[in-house]
Amino acid sequence: MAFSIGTLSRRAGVKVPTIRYYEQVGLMPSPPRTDGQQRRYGEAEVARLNFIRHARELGFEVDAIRELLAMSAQPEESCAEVDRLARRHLAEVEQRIARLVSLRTELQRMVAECGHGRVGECRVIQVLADHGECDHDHDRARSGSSGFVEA
Amino acid sequence: MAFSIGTLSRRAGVKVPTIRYYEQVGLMPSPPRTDGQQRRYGEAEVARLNFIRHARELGFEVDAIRELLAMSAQPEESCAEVDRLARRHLAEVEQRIARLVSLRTELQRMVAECGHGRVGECRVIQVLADHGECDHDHDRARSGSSGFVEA
DNA sequence: CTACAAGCTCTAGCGACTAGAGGATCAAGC
DNA sequence: GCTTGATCCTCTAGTCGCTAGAGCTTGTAG
Repeated sequence: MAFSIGTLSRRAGVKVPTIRYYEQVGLMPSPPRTDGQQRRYGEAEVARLNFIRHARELGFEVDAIRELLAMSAQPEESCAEVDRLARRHLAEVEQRIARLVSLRTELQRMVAECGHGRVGECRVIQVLADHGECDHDHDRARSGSSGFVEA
Repeated sequence: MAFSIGTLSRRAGVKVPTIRYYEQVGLMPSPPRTDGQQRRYGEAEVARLNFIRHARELGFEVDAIRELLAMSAQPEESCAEVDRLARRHLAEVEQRIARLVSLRTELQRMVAECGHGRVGECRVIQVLADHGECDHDHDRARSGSSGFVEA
């Protein structure tokens, strides 16, 4: 009935060190141990780890997943908080998409304009060197926090 | 003529510790120092730092920027390499966009289906708990390396 | 009962910074 | 010339979500 971390790893599709990491950061419980200190898991942990993996695949951060797990343990509560978390994450994803689409536009323009001649006349280099040549709005004004890509 | 790191910071829109970091990783040169060991810069460093900032804003990695800087110092060379770097980066950006768009679709579906009732019936929680409920292709098979978001 | 795969803990590394401690230096005003 | 205080210096450690490796112990199949 009880199985090892390797078996849990295979059954949930999460690497062994990652499971130990999740335990360390409080996403997974500290399971019972054998006399020789090896971890033993049950079906509940497979389900929990699948939940975590799925949430990570959808881009939720570890903090958010901790909250989602806590909420899913309270099935009688209103799911407004769950909804809020998911919507906030969706908004973040949409922001990143917008940001990346604008980067893509600028990159496309750069490579399209490159005449494949010498570096000296290369539009890619020119655009990078001279901020004014660029349509892109990666301003210095707006962004309080960094303004860099991080998308 | 020569100015301090704080002035360079203001003129290029890059924070002081970041400039020192760029020096450490070889993007910026080790500038001359005053008797008291303070860095002194000139106009060339403003231009270089602007180039770096702009490239970072477009999402180029530090390694790629190092190469771009080296190339821009050889204006007689063919710009084929520059072009290749830019195209590769563009392809990466496009991949990230595709990945995020697919995440967005799944998240939208999740929040749209949430009936705003109890956590016990919440679609968001259900989809996270049960992988089968999800259209999304965040496979376990294909991805050799992680398969997680990192977009 | 012996191999040896798989487990254990601990530390360090990734990328691109950011934050803070604790101290030195520079420029301006008096 | 002297003081003040903003700015500079170096160094270490932290961020996030893992991943890699060393060096040792345990579980299990034959």
